[in-house]
Amino acid sequence: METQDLRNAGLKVTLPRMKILEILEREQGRGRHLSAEDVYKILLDEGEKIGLATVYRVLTQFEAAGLVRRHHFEGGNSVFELNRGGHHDHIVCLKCGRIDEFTDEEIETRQRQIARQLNYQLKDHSLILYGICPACRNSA
Amino acid sequence: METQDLRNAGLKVTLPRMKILEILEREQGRGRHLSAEDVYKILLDEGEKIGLATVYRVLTQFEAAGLVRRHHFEGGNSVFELNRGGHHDHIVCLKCGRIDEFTDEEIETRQRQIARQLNYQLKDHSLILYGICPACRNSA
DNA sequence: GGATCCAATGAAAAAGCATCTCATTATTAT
DNA sequence: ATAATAATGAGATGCTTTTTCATTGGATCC
Repeated sequence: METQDLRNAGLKVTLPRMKILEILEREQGRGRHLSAEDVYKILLDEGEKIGLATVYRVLTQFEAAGLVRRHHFEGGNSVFELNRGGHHDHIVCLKCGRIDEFTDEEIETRQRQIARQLNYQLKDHSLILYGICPACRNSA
Repeated sequence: METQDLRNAGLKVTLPRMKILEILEREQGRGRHLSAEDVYKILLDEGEKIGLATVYRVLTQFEAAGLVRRHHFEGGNSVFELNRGGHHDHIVCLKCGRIDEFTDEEIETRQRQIARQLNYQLKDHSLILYGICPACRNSA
């Protein structure tokens, strides 16, 4: 029932927004994090005539509305993932781009301690591990 | 003795490269992490006629040679810092852009454990904390 | 020191990502 | 349905970074 999500965010329910939500949900299955360009290409493949500007606009609005989170992984463009509430960090495969998620309470706790020690008021953080995923290790 | 650093990297010792190294060293004092644009402006201020393209080129070469590390902090451009060997992570002030450094062995250890659990071969990581620095907290 | 060779540079063009403009279209409330 | 207003599409624009190519300048050999 994602139309309600849109209404709650104060956004009109339009075809582009529905489609984009749909795609994010569908591709979310496996650690697929999509760039605006990725979403745009999928839309084209599906025969939707939705402009790239709209994709960027919609994703930015979704981010502002908290429906989506934006990440800046090494090198590439911004990628987006549906915000399903739970916080998590990412581990990215340098070969194939696969992304897995994890959380670690010990690290979270240490981060808070470090911020306190440095007298910062902690607002957010970004932790990304880079490596070679199981599949790529085996096919090397 | 930075001319040797350049030679070791297989780079000719030229005025632009010397100047840029000099600036990075000088500004490194306080957690100043410079963008290519920043370096370029400082060069202009000092009357050097060095093109922006050269600054980008040189910084990229320095990165490849391991003299410099590139970071992508939230929102802004790439920033560079001299690689003085020791690994460290960053905490960035969301108000003034100040950057402090820290290391935490406990976090490093956990990262390795997490990668192992997920069966990734860990290659690198990026940990950035975002918050409000002491000075900005007081002047709020 | 001077000539030669090749890398390095500057300036401008190009590429890439993301945003903005504005006329047109579609959605929502009436 | 109609009116009011937000959303869209297409292209232009902005900004950071990279590339091109002719020129300049460092390094090496004599």
